[in-house]
Amino acid sequence: MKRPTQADVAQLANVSRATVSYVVNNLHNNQVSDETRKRVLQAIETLGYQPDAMAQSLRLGTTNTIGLLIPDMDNPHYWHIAKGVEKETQSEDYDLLLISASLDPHRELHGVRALSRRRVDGLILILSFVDPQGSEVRQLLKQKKPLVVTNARVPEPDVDSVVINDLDGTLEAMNHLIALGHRRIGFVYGVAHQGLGSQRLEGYQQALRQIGQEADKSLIINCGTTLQDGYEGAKHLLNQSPRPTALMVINDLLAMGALRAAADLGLRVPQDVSISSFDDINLALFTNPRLTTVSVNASALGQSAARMIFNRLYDPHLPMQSVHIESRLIIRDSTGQAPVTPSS
Amino acid sequence: MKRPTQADVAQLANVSRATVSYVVNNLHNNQVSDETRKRVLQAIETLGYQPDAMAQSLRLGTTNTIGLLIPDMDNPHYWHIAKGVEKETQSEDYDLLLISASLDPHRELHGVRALSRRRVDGLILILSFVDPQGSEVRQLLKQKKPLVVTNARVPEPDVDSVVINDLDGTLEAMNHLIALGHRRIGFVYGVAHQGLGSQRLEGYQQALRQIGQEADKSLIINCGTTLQDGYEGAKHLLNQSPRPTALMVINDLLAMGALRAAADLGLRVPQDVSISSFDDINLALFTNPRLTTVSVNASALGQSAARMIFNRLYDPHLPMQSVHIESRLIIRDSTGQAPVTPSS
DNA sequence: TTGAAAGCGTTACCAG
DNA sequence: CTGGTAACGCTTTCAA
Repeated sequence: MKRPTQADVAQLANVSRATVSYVVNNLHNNQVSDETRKRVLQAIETLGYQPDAMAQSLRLGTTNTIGLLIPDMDNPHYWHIAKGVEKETQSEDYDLLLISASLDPHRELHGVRALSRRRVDGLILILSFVDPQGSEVRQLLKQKKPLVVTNARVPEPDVDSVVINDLDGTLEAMNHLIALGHRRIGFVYGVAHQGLGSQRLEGYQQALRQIGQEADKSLIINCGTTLQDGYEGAKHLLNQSPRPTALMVINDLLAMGALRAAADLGLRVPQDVSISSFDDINLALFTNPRLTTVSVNASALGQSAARMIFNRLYDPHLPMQSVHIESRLIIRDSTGQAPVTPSS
Repeated sequence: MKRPTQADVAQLANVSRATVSYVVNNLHNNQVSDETRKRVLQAIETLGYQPDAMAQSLRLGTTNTIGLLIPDMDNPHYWHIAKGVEKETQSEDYDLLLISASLDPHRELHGVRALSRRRVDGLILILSFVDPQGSEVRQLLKQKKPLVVTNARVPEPDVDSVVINDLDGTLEAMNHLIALGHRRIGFVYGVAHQGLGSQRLEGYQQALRQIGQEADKSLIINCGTTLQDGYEGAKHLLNQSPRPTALMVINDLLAMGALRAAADLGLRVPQDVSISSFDDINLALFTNPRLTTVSVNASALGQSAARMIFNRLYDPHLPMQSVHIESRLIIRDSTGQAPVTPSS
């Protein structure tokens, strides 16, 4: 059974296709008599007619869709961002086309391309690999489509962006640990590729330098991005001797793995080892112990990004913007005084 | 700067629009000479031409998009399902249009409608409120679009569906608890609306009946679906006296809240109270203690659903199917012997 | 108050 | 091998 078109409705109601369009869209400049309107509505009802969004898009040049490219679907952090985006799109009655790069450079590029082919009305790119200065992204800009990028290495001058100020939060967290007496601090650096989250690493090293430490390579473990990776990375670090008394973990997800690793090694958190991380996903408040973490408010990030899209949609001449999302340390129960007798 | 169309390319390359189409789509029944092909490719390159997906969709009647309606974006369970769907769509080179019902009946209905207007090539509906027998869904069926529903109250006869066999898993979990000596078992029933997850509740009650217990209303707490709800629900139950010695929690997310609640009440899990739940989200393996849970493999669920969509897409005459996802108990560390001296 | 028709950017059929 | 052209289903201007 073919789906009914405007023409079918028109025929059944004995009017022209145009008239159907008028009643469907409640055109007020073009009044339709109550009588015909009723007939048309009736026909629509019996046929179960729904306007075809594709045809509308083609005609109007608009899709009512926002495209969102995220690096990975396995990390709650990105879910939170997506959630924020969705919240905003929902309230504007836009739909969400979600593409995950699956932490793969090829797929990421593919995603950018797919999104641009699809004529989404705006897109939000959370980039890990693709260069925002590269030709792919430039293409998009030329089309004058609202575009927001993030995770960009630098705030780009000629594209809207939302940048996370990781550095301050990281320094705050490190100073917190240092103030608690920690001197041997490990870093679980689980990222999809080198350079990502570099600000967090940078903050870690910078804080150490301030207390006269040179970054000790062996205290930085470079691992993957899954829970299991976090678990193993932390375990590796905690098995060193002398054992680090504190761990900075690149994100909460991995930190949950780290928590588990500590437990499995019979180490109490925070008595034996302190753990601090990033993101403040909502789970961080419910772990055992609750996580001390640098709060990034991913959902707000997503929402801001979406907000920027709509703002530009409604007023294309807006100057380029760069929204900064501040991070701040949330001290909970996973960090405490450094143990007085550092385990040899 | 307007985006270039086929016509622009044709003009620049001095060929007809048709020819451009031929080289773009690599038509082999209609050979293009190497010379012209090169010219066209060149033009495409300099113009940065990309076929317009909307126009293609209109023409081909196909969108290369699978629509997915999930109940909520705050629950990792649905992310896992989405992840499974995405995995499959990705390998088929389809995109994913994601709509969240936000646990709201209106939005859910709205979502179903949006998806159907959008001419997605197939859709997966995880329904909480909308009746799969209702007119909305029937409409969709008439259009002969591949459609998979789940969370349906009953396996529907004339629509593809994937149903989770919750009952067996629940009974398994309950029997596990009973075998450990638990007799006073609470149930944290955090659902968006009554009737949802009823199989889990049913299994709980059935198992109790088998040991001659009538369901004690006060042991069933009806709460919301957030972590916080799980936390509070569990706390409420654990504050009763006599205190339940075990808790069944409707899903892992809420169980993480419950774990936290137990910790905050100074109760050790599993020594003082056992906690068991459902879903087996990947975090369940990393909580402290690790969760005993009825594994549902949400990702597989999503993948199966997507698989069914594609199967039907490729062969529309396939008989209606209903894939059953089995559940089974995974025993970890959050359940143990009932305390010998039940706290009065 | 209603209708005819142009056009959005494609693809695919049929001629040349 | 290449080009003309008719759809696809809709909105919107212009006329009646």
